Order: sequence, then structure tokens, then C-alpha cells
Amino acid sequence: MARMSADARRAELLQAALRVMSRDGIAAGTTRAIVAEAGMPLATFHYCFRSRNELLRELITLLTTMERQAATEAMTPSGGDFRETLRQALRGYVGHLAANPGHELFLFELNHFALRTPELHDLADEQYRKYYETATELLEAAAELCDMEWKADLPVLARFVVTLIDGATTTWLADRDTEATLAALDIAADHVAALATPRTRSV
Amino acid sequence: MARMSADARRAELLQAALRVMSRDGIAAGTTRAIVAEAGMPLATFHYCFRSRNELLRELITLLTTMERQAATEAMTPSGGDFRETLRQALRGYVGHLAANPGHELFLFELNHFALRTPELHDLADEQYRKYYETATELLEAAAELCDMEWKADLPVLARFVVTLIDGATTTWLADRDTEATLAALDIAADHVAALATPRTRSV
DNA sequence: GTCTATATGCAGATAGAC
DNA sequence: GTCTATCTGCATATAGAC
Repeated sequence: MARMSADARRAELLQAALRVMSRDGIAAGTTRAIVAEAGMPLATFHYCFRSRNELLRELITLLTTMERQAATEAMTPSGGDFRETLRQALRGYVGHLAANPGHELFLFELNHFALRTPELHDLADEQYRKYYETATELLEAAAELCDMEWKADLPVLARFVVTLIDGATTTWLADRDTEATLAALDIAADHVAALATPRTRSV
Repeated sequence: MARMSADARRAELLQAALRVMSRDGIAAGTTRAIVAEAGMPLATFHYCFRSRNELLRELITLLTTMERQAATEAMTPSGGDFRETLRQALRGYVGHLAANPGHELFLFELNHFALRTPELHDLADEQYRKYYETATELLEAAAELCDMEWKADLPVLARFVVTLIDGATTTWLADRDTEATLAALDIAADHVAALATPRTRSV
């Protein structure tokens, strides 16, 4: 009899892989390192996953879903000044980044690995489509919160936000200068805030 | 007697490594693949470089120097409308990116590999310091070209530009949507252009 | 079903023949 | 100085004993 169902072991291995690769990089996430982290014998890996690439497929899907949940839940507080609301949202992300640098670096490593692996190429695209969707939801939520209305094209604005977040992440990861990262994002927040106007009520 | 000096072979190996890794990714750049690309026997590699990491060190230095030269030489044309000058500079970069996607992806792979390798950690930092310096020079050159004066803090603005370029690159690499990338950058160009004012002549 | 033991291949690095 | 042949280790994946 199994101590744990196959599904449960799949989930455990995914979590173990996430821990190992966030900590030491995607290249260090060998099947051996993953099963060692999960406290399982090596053969369990290929019992639960057809290949390492299959695990990476599921990992990208799992992570982008997690990021989306975290982002959606983050947009709750404040109320009032719109520019300040946007700044606080960006500051919230930078705080998350500084608290989990390996995690965000791993997301880039995953995407770039997928881009270099024909078998996984569709996932790289899907990952960013989810990012754009999430950014769109966040922009809508922020406007709702402050009773504003976007004047700019929302898809373009959403892509701009993802551009900012990605760029802020790569630069921060390289030099860990939180103040400089926030200063750069503040410039952007000022501009984005100016692209919305107070909403006219329609009861 | 040598057909080629040791220095010349070092340079050849660096170029071969750049070709292989830009084409197939940093992980595919094994010592064997590099010497095969260069048409040299395997032992030559360790005759010219102490280790693969030493080659990667030199490669980061070489590439960031090349990028800087290319960027500096790019800022020549136009004259006239400041916003249009900035847009054209950004369009020029996106054109370069679309023409050399593997090269730009490789720069991220290198940086992230350096961030994951304690021995190379200093290089990740140096790479971005050079990016900031280059961005500063470009901003100064653009202002000079249109006879404008920056009103915003230049180091902050330079970091913002690197943030934009990095984010535009990662998003484009993931979905290859050139139009959307340009649209997002246009938003930024409009804002950055507004941060400078016509210069008051002295003389 | 589960895990030990192994097949197979390729990595970085080097010894030693020429 | 140069390059063939090899050392050593670890990767993914699996066969087969329990």
C-alpha cells in the first residue's frame, strides 16, 4: 500500500522542485536534487513524471497561476489618491521581490529555458499571456478602487505594466538597489496615473 | 610552431562561444560545442582558458563593451522633434532585438547564470553598471541633439530607461509581438520627452 | 507498487604521446 | 606546443528485484 497517493507525490515533487530551483537555480534542479529535497527515492520521479521537461511544464503553469492569485489578492488596500495607489501597488511588488529574489529569478530562468526548448516553446508564450491578463485585471481593479476611468488603450497599458515589472525585476536582481528601483517605478506611476480621469457616475 | 598565437585563439574561442550560445543557449555552450564551432581540438580550450567560467567572465565583459559601442554609435540621426527622436532610438533598439533575438536572450542567460554562480557574482553587477552608464550617455546625447535640458534626475532616468529596455526585451522575446512592444515603448517615450525642456542658450 | 541497482551518455578537465 | 586518448563524475532514464 502506498503511504501517499500518486497525485500527492506529484504535488510534493513540484513543491520540492520549486524550492530547490528557486534557491539554487534551474540548472541545479536535477531529478536527483528534487527527490532528495522531497525525501523520495529517485525512481519515484519517473513514476510520477514522464520526464524532467514534463515537470517543468507543470511548474510553469503552477507558478503563473500562483503569481496571478498573489497579484489579485494584493490589490485591496488604500483608496483615495490614484497616483499613490499605483505607487503602493508597485512598492508592494518590490517588497515581494526583495523577500523572494530566488523565486522571481527562477521565473525568468524558466521562461528562458522554455524559449530555448522547442518542446516547451508554447509555455513561454502562455506565461506572458497570463501576465498580460493579470496586469489588465490589476489596472481595472485600481481604477475601480479610486473611481477612475482609463483613457489609454488598456491592452497597451497592461503590456506597459508588465514591461515595467519585468525591467524592475531584472535590474533589481542584478544590483539589489531597492531605492533606485522604487525611484524608477515612481516615474512610471506618475505617468500612468495621468492616463486615467475621474469617472462620471451613472448610478 | 603555432598556426595561430594563443591570444588569437582566445579571441576565436570567444567568438565561437558567442555564436553557439546565442544560437542555442548558454547551456548548449559546452566546451566541446565551442571548440567544434571554432574547428579546434578540445584540449585547446583548457590551453587558452583555465575553466569554462573564465571564458564566461571574458564573454560578459566583451559583450557589454560591444553593446555599449553599438548603442553609442546608434545615436546619430534625426534632429528636430524631441519625442520623435526618443521614439526612433527605442525603435532602433527593437529593430536590433528582432534581428538578433538569440543575442539578447543570451545576455539575460549570462546575467542570470552569473547571479547563480558566486564566483561570477561581481560580473552581474558590473554588467548593469555599464548599462546605466550607457543609458546616461544616450540620454545626454539625445538632449544634446535636440538642444534640450533634462529636468529629472539623470541617474534615476537612466535606470528607468534600462528598466524599459529590459522589460521590452523580455516581453518581446516571449511573444515576438513587435507592434505591441513598440506601442508600450511609445507610452514611455511620450513621458520621458516631457521631462526635458528647451535649453536656454549661453553664448 | 516501490525502490535498488544499473544502463547509457555527456560534462569539465588532464595525462601523456608526438 | 599541440592534440589524442582518457579520467572522473554526474545527468536522465529504466530494468528488474522485492
